[in-house]
Amino acid sequence: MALRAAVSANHQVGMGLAVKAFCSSFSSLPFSLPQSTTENPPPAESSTNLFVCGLNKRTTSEGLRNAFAKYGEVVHAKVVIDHASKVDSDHASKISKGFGFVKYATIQDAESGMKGMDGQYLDGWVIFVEYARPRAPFPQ
DNA sequence: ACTGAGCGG
Repeated sequence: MALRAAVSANHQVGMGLAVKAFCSSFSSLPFSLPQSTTENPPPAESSTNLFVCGLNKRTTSEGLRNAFAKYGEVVHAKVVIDHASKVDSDHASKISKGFGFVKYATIQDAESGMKGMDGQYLDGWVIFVEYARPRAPFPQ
């Protein structure tokens, strides 16, 4: 019974694409998506709302807007803050969760800013920009 | 406290 089954469990470098969830490096997938069944490729509903993730914990909304205002007019930029951080006193009681949202004036600006800031560095951390989900209290 | 995934009010 000298059968070598499972020669190598996992000998991959794992340095390529770690597609676990969002915040993927580039949207360019080396694999062909079997989405040829129906001709309806909705990669991401183009919206003025942009979801930015990978931000630094010290990055603030102004930093986001300042970084995204170079690619278009940012109507509103907001970084999600965690309310769990509460220090006795002093400031720095609230830090960002690491992601935020950027609202552009038009779709073209949003797309430009997304493709412009996607994969770039911000405060020493690589940020990723995607279209935010249609999460509006008022459905248009 | 902070760890790093994830879509806010």
